[in-house]
Amino acid sequence: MINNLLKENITKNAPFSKTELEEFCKYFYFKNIKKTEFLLEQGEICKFEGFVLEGCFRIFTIDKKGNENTLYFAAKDWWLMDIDSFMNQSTSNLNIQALTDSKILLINRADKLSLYESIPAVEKLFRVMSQKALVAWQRRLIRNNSQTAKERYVYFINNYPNIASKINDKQIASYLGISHEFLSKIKRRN
Amino acid sequence: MINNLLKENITKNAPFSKTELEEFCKYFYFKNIKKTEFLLEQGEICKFEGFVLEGCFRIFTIDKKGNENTLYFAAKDWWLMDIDSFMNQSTSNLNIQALTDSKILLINRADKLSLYESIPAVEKLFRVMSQKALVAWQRRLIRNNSQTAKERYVYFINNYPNIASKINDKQIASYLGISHEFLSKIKRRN
DNA sequence: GAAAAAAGTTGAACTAGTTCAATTTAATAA
DNA sequence: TTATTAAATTGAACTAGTTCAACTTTTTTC
Repeated sequence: MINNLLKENITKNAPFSKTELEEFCKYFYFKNIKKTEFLLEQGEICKFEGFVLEGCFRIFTIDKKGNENTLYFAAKDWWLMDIDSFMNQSTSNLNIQALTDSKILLINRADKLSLYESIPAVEKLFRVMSQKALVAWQRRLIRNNSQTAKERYVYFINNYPNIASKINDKQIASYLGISHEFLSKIKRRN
Repeated sequence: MINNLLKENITKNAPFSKTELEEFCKYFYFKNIKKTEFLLEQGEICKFEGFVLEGCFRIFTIDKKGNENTLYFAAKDWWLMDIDSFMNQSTSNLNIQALTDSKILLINRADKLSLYESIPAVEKLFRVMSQKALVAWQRRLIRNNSQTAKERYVYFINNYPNIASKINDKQIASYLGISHEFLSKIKRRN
């Protein structure tokens, strides 16, 4: 089954009955995305949520000064969307771009919203996932403010080896919040 | 009624029936907290979630170098906890300290967890609140990485005037991720 | 209301990280 | 395979923000 990975991910986070799981999963549709292709671009409105089956995506913004700022990467078994644009139906400041040829399952906003109502376990699923994500953001803020660029780089490499191996240094630098030149210098002086 | 504020906050985020609301709210207990008192200290395990009725709290960590790092402030109508410690029942890295004499409603972890099961609207409430919080964290990361300290300071003052008025510059600096000396210099050169 | 403690200010020396520009290396496309 | 484009490296000059220390002002405590 193509969406076994999705089903495992779901049941890891919330208790779904077999029928609930089937009902929920049937709203997801498969999409192939080629390297460098965009799933969402700054200025659009996000009307989907995605679950990565294969490949890797980068979720980033480009600020007024033209600097790229990476919010996060989404590899296999990760969820992705612009939650700000999705919730408020405001124009997105984010770009979601495939860094490698990728396979993804998508669910439309309207479907997701109605599933919150029809399947209570869906509420629990996203409540739990959102709270886990909050923990991650909180930890990241602490790291950003208390560690040097070098320490953050080492942390990233050690904790996300499967992502780190798929992306280039410019992208890592934009995630760490430093220039790619400085990242190059950091790596030098080991 | 003492917890009108809580009830308004809840119904703003999720549809509760009158009886659900009463049932949920009766698990909250009131607590007075004096200025400088701690609701949680680094090393403890967080077993509660709180809702601020009056006053102001600071949620911060002290890193190895001894620097204070403020995650957020919680004033009237805000929720507060260490979600990391609460979820994982791990020892907390955070301190939650009252910055002024405060009044707060607390709910115990065990009660909250069982209410997720007994009242489905509670799932929705915290799903929605968590997602809104995620949006806020995402926006803050972008600001932190794309704006100067001065810009972040101005943003904070303009967007959280009721908090800014209750706290001192050392605390603002630790929220902005800069030294208090530098904040002082920023304010000077207007 | 005086004494003590904490917060805020200022300057000088410093450092982590940036910017720009030139060069090399690697990846992509025709 | 070669030509082209993008990524990575390096150095030099720079800047945003830190650190430390001394001093002033405000707040707290007894």
